[in-house]
Amino acid sequence: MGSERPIDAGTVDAIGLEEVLQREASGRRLRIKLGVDPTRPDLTFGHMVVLNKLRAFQDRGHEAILLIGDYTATIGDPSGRSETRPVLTEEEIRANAETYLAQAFLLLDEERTTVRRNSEWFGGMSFADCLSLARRMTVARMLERDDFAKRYAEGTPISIVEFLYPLVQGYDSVVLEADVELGGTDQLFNMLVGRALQKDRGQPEQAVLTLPLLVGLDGQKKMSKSLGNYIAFRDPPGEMFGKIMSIPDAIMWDYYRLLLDTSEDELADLRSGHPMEAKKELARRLTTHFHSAEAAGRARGEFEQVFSRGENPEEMPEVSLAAAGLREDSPVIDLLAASGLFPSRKEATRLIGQGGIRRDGVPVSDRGDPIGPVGTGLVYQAGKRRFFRAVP
RNA sequence: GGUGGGGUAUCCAAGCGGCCAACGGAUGCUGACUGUAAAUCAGCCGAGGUAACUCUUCGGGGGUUCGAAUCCCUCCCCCACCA
Repeated sequence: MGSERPIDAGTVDAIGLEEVLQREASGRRLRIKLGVDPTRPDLTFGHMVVLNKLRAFQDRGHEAILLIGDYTATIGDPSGRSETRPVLTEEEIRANAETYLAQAFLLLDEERTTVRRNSEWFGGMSFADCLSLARRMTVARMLERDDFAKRYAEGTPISIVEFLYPLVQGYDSVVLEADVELGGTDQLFNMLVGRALQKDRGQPEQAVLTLPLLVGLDGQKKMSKSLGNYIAFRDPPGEMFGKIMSIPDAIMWDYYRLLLDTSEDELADLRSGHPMEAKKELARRLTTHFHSAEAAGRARGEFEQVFSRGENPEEMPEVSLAAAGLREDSPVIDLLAASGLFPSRKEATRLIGQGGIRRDGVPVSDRGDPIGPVGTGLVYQAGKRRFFRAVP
């Protein structure tokens, strides 16, 4: 699928692509670079946009190079504003890198993917090497970057290390002799630095392709792990399906386009129906992609059962009275606390006061009420989505 | 090196001796409406306690005071500007 489409389909910027296509025409197998920083254990739908494009290049017979920024992860990506970032240990980075790969191969052809880590070349680099690299860049040039310019103008701190980051990323391209680098639109500047460094070394310059940033669950900001508004490849089917259903209608068409390469014709068709149906279809397709058709079907069934019909889910955690040292006439608040679903007893008490706790579908009116006859299982519900079953 | 401005709850941001668990906003949560969408309305949003009330919190430590986030001392950290 998609191999008929032009290779720059869906890109925002496609710089230097012409020359690279000439290289392709001359029979060269292109080296396509995509870098990811293993700062968290999960790949998200945001990564899916660029991974899809990398896959498209693979399908054209080119070499996909997945660059794990295990060295860069210790520096910090400036593209995320001035956030203080946690310092990761080597073990964490290594572990993250491992899961990244497993997840990336859900979308890529593992056979035709080359995995590299930039600690290979930066690990042994001397300070002198670093300085000679830094010599290639000027402050003025660095300030051309939008977010740097903005932060400089408003007096927000910019670390020198952040200035180094684009150079580091650019140097990766030099080492890899990349023909093409892929990234989100926020990576444009960094990737252009790669071109500059390659030119400096007398290398053919890489083409730079940027892809739109996927908007996250909040419908406002880009999907990112640090903002917590993401859907992970590894989210279980039910959760993945549910998260997709919770995105604002307005952004679902972008999800179709960016994640599933859906044609405008088909989108028009989907738009003519009920938005909720279109979103369920989106959720079904994506869940199928990362899990299976069966899992997606079950997720959809459960979703409709719980949210459309207001029934109880098939599976929910159980809380044993005996294990918690409670009896059927113990105050319900103790059971809620024992469930571990609430941050504090106060929070659970508040929810009761707001009518947010239901026992067998009926709101609990007082925290002191008895738990009730447990029998084979008494279902408690908090809000719309938190359930547990009280058992003896 | 000099001058000035800062460090407050998840984030932003007021407060500048008692009325401060700390204005306001954002996020979040709950309820109503609904399509777990958006928009809107209402409430909640440190912890423990049925409650009265208590405990912990305003960069760290020490002090003044009946009483401090607010005053003093000291230490740590951040930022801008001028060199």
